[in-house]
Amino acid sequence: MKYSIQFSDAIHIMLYIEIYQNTDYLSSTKIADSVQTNPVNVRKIMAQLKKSQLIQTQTGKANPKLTRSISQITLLDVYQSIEGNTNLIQVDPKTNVKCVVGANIQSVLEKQYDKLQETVESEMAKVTLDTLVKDLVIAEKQQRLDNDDIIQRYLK
Amino acid sequence: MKYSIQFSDAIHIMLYIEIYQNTDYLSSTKIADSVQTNPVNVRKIMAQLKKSQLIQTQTGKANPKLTRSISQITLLDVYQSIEGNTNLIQVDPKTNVKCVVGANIQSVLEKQYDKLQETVESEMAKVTLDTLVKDLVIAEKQQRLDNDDIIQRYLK
DNA sequence: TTAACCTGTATTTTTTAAAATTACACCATC
DNA sequence: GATGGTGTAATTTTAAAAAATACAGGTTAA
Repeated sequence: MKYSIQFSDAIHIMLYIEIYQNTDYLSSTKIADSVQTNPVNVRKIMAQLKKSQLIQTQTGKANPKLTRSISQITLLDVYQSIEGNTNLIQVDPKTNVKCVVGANIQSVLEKQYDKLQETVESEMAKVTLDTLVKDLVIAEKQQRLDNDDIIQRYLK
Repeated sequence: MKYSIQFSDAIHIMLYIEIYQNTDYLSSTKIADSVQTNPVNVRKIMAQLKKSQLIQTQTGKANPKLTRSISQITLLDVYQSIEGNTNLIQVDPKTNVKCVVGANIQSVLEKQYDKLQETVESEMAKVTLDTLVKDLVIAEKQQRLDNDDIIQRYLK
């Protein structure tokens, strides 16, 4: 089985929309080029972000917008938009109910995984996207690429 | 997301070895029947648990043993045995370095995911396998199957 | 001492969820 | 009305996990 990196891609898209606001680099094709995926996948992730009211879009117009400021959006908002209430750790759903272990392990583990999920989600709730943007421009500055305008915009 | 069923199966196997100790139900075939997987997979997981010194095994003998008591083994021990230091949440490794976002998002997210991993691992370290065994026999008791001996052994 | 049963591990095949592709109705802008 | 875009359904491709196959060699008991 392949594992999903949609969560990471969704964060990528959110930051991209913030940083490239008011430019003509906001089509799903341009975004897909940054994420290195295909435009349909970008639109699918954005459809999900829209449903969760994290972004606004308009059919036919390449101009998505965040619905609130990056200081008001957390990693948890994005996680729940993409993953719903799916836990990071999953039980094995097909254990043998004829065995005392197989019959009960699922509920036992589910309970533990729910608890672990709570702790990780409460940490996610503490991280806002403006922190990520700031970290991103600091990383960019250290590499000295040609984005002084963006660096200056967020580095204060 | 990393759908790690192996982690759940590894915990299953650990609890199984504890509960069925001193019986002749400890071959990889019997364990596989409880987990509902194949014996080779069980032996592969057990090879990993052995490498981490969580269990002892002997070639040719169907008699695996835990190396320490279940009160001395945590979920983190099992997690690290199976997953090493792989984070639960993964970055997208193929973002476009020609874009300011694509170039820096990986390191920015990696840092956040490392932090989330730390919090979830510190929670895992608090959960010992004896808690799981106890939860398991409580669940079994509520369902009233035919395992009074096992229930009595751990329910005190 | 040999037959039955087991482990450990390498290799190959199958499975399956994710991602990519294809397709297309319809919107926006020039 | 041509060009370029969104939204979404349907199909195909993909790659990682799991299963299956194979086999060398350990263990036990008749």
